[in-house]
Amino acid sequence: MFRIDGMSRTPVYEQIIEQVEKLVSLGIMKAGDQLPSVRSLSIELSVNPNTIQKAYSELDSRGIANSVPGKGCFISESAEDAIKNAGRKKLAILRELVKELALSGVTKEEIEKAVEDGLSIPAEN
Amino acid sequence: MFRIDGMSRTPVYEQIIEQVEKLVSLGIMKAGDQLPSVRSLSIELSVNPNTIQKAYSELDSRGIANSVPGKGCFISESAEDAIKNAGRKKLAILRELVKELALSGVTKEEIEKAVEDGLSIPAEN
DNA sequence: TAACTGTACTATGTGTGTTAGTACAGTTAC
DNA sequence: GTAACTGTACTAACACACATAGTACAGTTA
Repeated sequence: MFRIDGMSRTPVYEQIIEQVEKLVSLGIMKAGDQLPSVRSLSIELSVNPNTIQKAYSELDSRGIANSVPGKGCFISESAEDAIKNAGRKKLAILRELVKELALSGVTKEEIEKAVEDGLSIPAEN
Repeated sequence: MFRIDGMSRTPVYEQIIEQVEKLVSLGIMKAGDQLPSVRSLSIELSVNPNTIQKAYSELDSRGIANSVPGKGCFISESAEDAIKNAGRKKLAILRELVKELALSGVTKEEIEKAVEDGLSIPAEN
């Protein structure tokens, strides 16, 4: 269900967060669905339980999942909204990136082409 | 000439690199222009000389500047091309970001609006 | 020669990410 | 009630990157 890239500079706990968000965005996981337990996922990914816990507690504070002691960690009702709102905040990053590329000499056409590609090609990972 | 944001999570040496690139992109600095010496800039920015050296050696390896022992650090002839080519490689990042935003539920219109803003509004910093 | 330039090196401190191990409390099924 | 699960909390240790501190050496220039 999850896959970790040990060579990536992205922290393991963030990779897990991103993958949970992606699963929710794709509709593969929905509100109420239970995530793997801290211990089982740590074994499956050959990662320390603390790292999984960090990911889950972060998902909790972002309103994407709810951790219930004794029961498990579940996708929250507000998950989709939380992810969408987080996405809106990233629009500022997008704006800055476009500005930076334009400044560096990349043409408007090249930029618009990349955006078009991103909008049309469905995510594969 | 340079300004460092100590609160930023971006490493100081990277902030310097970015600002040199921006100065070149804006045409404020051109091939052959000399950058401040490692020592003088370290004093001006209240930063360790090693940090400046790291920035300069990185600019060197990126083909944006040439460090000449005993003389100084100068903007290279290939600076503009190097920056533009680096920008082109970032188009892939742009594509992935757009893909991620679209997946998270941000509408096509919101994305295109942000891109338009980035293309129209000139950089201010 | 003096004063500048970049470069190289070791040592140290700090923050973050991760691992390791232990312990405690709530939930569920037998 | 007990066993086996769940999340949570804590300390200790390690690795790595960023940055500082200080020293030293070699090339350039006036």
